[in-house]
Amino acid sequence: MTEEEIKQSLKLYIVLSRAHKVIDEESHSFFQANGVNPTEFAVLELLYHKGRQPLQQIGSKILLASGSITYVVDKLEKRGYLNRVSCPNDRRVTYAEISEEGHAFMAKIFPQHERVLHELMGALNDEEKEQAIALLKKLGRSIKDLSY
Amino acid sequence: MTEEEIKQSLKLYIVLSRAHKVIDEESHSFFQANGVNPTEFAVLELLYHKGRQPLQQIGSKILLASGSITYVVDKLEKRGYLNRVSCPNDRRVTYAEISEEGHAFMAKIFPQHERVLHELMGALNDEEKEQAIALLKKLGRSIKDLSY
DNA sequence: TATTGTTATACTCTATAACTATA
DNA sequence: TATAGTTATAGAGTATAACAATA
Repeated sequence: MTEEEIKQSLKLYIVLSRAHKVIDEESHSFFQANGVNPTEFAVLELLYHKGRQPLQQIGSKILLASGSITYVVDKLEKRGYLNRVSCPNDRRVTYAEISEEGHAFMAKIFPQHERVLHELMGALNDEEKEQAIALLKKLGRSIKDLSY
Repeated sequence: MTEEEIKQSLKLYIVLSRAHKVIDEESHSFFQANGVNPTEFAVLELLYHKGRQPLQQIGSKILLASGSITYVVDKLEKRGYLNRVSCPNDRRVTYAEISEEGHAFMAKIFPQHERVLHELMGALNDEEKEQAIALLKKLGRSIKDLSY
């Protein structure tokens, strides 16, 4: 392990962080312009694409404590984007289900979100994107394995 | 612009976010184990590598409002990692300067931080890292240009 | 007038712990 | 006993605005 190699890894960290940061800022302001924060968007996206979910499971997927889930779901429910639906089989369980209004909201903004991202990624051509995807996938996976 | 291409960009966004997230979590817990948060580390690193800085400039480099800089610098000063030094030429200005203790702290943990990152990046060989660096640099730069 | 830094204040997000109701 | 969700509370981190000192 040479000095040179360590510096290279640091460099990779820096460019990765910067790229992520600028993308994140852009999508953050896109979300903000649409009145949701990234956590709320993540919850809505989950419900939009995977159907209704027990609150508990939303928490484990988005990595939020149960009290925090109540808070986020409360906000989205007040805004009319989802409904709480009790589970008939297990009366302890409450589902969150996207409402018509929430569905319409996501049907409108999700494609926009995709398009924003696509534009942001415009500096890379198809082949470069494939390369980047392969490299980052490899990286992300190995780190996840390391940390468990 | 085909459906296919948009999905590819979304995919790139997802793998980039995931890779960043796992790296961030690892370095976050490294920082935490050393009693600082990422913002504090960023301030210390700036002072450690670039020398003393007017508080205002720290704010603009780390992207924090002036009130928030006071808060962060207060914490680091209380911990003995930096000192406030008034500027003799312009008495409105206060520099933050890393202390001996802060310097010793950074001299100890910065190389460790580099090594942690290097280990995390271990899934990629030198050539792959070069590719990833080139692609991410291109991406980050173009987005920054877009957003200004 | 403009700028630097501080103070006071408020807000958002998250976590924790105690609780209720079910299982 | 264990689990799902709620409530109450606290904390970290940030932003904003009003301010004092200085330019």
